Amino acid sequence: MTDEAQSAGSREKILEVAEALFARRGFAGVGLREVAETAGLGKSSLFHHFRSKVQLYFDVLGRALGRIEARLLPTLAGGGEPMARLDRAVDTMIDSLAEQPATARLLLRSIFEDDDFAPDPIPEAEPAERALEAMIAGLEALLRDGVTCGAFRPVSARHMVQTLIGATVYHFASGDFGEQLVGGSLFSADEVRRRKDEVKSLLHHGLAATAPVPTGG
Amino acid sequence: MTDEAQSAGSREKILEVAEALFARRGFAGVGLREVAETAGLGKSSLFHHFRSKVQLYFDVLGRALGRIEARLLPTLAGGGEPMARLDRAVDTMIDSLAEQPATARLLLRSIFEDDDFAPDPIPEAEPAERALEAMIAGLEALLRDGVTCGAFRPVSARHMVQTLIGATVYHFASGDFGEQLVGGSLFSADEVRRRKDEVKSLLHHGLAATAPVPTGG
DNA sequence: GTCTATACTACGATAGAC
DNA sequence: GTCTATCGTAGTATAGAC
Repeated sequence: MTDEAQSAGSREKILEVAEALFARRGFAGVGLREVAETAGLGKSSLFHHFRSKVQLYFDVLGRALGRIEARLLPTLAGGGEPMARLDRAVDTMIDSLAEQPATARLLLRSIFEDDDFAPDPIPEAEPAERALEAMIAGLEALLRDGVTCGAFRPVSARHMVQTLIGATVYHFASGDFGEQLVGGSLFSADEVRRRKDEVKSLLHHGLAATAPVPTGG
Repeated sequence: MTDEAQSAGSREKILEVAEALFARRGFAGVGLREVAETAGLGKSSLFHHFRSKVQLYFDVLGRALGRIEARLLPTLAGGGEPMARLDRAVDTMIDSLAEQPATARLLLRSIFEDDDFAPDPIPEAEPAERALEAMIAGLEALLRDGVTCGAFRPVSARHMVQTLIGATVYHFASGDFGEQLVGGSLFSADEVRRRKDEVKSLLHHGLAATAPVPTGG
């Protein structure tokens, strides 16, 4: 094994460990000492792989977002009726979040912590931001298309995106609270399937244009 | 003004300042020095009012949850058809979150950070936890009642609670990201009304038992 | 590429003067 | 009730040996 391969191995290990820790305790709550030692290195060795803590954080975040983007964009690009495409998008989002339990919390935290770094634009954050924007734009376009072609009710695409994020990312980020609420692991195969069904059936009934409904508010 | 009144004034000021800071940067991201100086005191003076940082945090959290609980529980206790009661509950939740912009983020962060303190049970957290549990139990009961009496589709009450939290708390906690997405302040009167309408109409169409819908998954 | 040693700063918390 | 001073620890980051 060459030095190069060793370096890549260390880098990957650090990213793995840091992702779990940043997800669990947030940017400010994690020390580089803990990251390094959990990865099996001394504290100073981190700076050989990452210029700073901020760089490490956004590399972790960009990697996680990239994993989801690589699955969601092709799904969104596929054809079919709007509701079928939305079903596939929900399945893909939930699969992506459920397969790696740290991801949802990392993502949701990043939404809160981004404007904490606010002072400067932070160039390190750009890959992560572009991945996020691409996914949001794709979802918004799907919803907008569904509305304009008459498949969906005339909802606000942007508000529906927020609702979708809440129904997927928040749910899998809710940790102990969520597990106490649903009464078991959020990440078991049964519960993941259950979540998909609940979200999709809410959308089928709540978003489809065919529904009559008496209304009352 | 007596010493006692001065003390109460300082205590309130500290709680206010700390709520804004904990909401913006989380427990680990806030230093007591910054809290104290923003409140107009020296760092050490905080410890006269709060035994520790943990105590301050949970006092802040319990106060915020208590504010919402005091409005939501009476709303939930009111009579009427399940869908009308749910409408009122959504209005109350959104009003409570929208009137004080720090609240939603503080609450959502607390869901993540609670299992960060995990090692010990933390007695300071109990008032906050009881308020949260009371609200969740009330919402869950309302949804369960609606299902059993046939007003709602046979959804999982627990999953629907998660979806409701995502649609309300997450939305108003989404900060810069959410504002970029909806294209303006989340807290303007227009946007708050818009959010209420979008959430309630999704529930009217998606939760009501009357809906037919062809289904497809 | 990893290590030890170190610089500098900030942290939470306490002691004791006023 | 607020202050200054201080303790002990841990934070990010750098320098330089190996």
